[in-house]
Amino acid sequence: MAVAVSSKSAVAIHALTMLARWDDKSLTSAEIADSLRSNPVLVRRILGSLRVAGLVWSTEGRNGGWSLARPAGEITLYDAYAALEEGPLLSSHPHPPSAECEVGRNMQRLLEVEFRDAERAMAQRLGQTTIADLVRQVLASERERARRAH
Amino acid sequence: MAVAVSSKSAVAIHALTMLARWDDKSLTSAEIADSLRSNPVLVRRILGSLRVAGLVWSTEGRNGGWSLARPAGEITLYDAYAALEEGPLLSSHPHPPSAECEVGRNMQRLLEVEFRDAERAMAQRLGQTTIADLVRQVLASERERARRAH
DNA sequence: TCTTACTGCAATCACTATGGTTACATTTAG
DNA sequence: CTAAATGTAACCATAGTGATTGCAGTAAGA
Repeated sequence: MAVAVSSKSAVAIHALTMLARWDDKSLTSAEIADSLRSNPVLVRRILGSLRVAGLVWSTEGRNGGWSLARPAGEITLYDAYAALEEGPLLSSHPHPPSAECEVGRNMQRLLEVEFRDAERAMAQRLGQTTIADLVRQVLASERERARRAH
Repeated sequence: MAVAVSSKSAVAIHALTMLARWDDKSLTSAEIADSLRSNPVLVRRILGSLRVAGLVWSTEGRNGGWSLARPAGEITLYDAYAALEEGPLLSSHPHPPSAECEVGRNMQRLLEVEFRDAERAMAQRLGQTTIADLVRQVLASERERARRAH
């Protein structure tokens, strides 16, 4: 399986990190798609959701593009995740189980609590890292890379 | 979307809870499927994975069926989850990003760390609840139910 | 020994989400 | 007016999921 949740969040975080890295200018969906080795439409779809969530804004027309709507230090990975992945991560039963069964008629409710708490733990961890943290790490890696290349 | 990860874990936890609730006898895949409103083959597939993980065992032939391989208090929800959902829950990029881009060539590695930690937080929460806990909650609900029905 | 009731497993099907792509309308700078 | 960008809708191939059928193997019990 391993299909897990889509890679949308990864794409979004990648894009946000690019916007933060070069926050003196706006980036086009083509430029971001280029770094992702994907295509501009997909990027626009995902950035569109981020815009709805208030994380980025865009300008149309020539010289248009995308920019962060808040400081990178105030955007966490959870913000990106929450803007894209709506449903519960761990899914419960496909159908409601049988109400005839002593276990069946209680299980769904119990699982919802357990799964909700588990997702909350994950969300909390994602909320601890900001886009600014990632930019710092990228820049540090690049400095190290430059040093090694001397 | 909300497709999230499959409901396999939910089915497995449901089945394990049934096996623990009636641990004086073995249950057939048909009985479990009945409670799930699903079908026996699906149950056997999932319980088969749990057997590989050492959580349950089965006997073939007439009067065959399934039983827990360890005490219910020593099986956590994480055990069930880990036996079924192999890949990472949060997936990274579909393709590797461009190595030409300063952000692209670092992002994948950074995201793996973040996502791994986030999943670890979730796993840790799932590991705090055992099947025995769920059975206790089911029995408590049933007692309450009986009281209200008087 | 023969029947019955199980597991084990392969194969198939309908459905859905994803990621990728084309196409085109709209907007804006120059 | 043209070029360069966003905003969308539509479509496609692929893959995973859950459901189902079919059948071989196994073991208990008449």
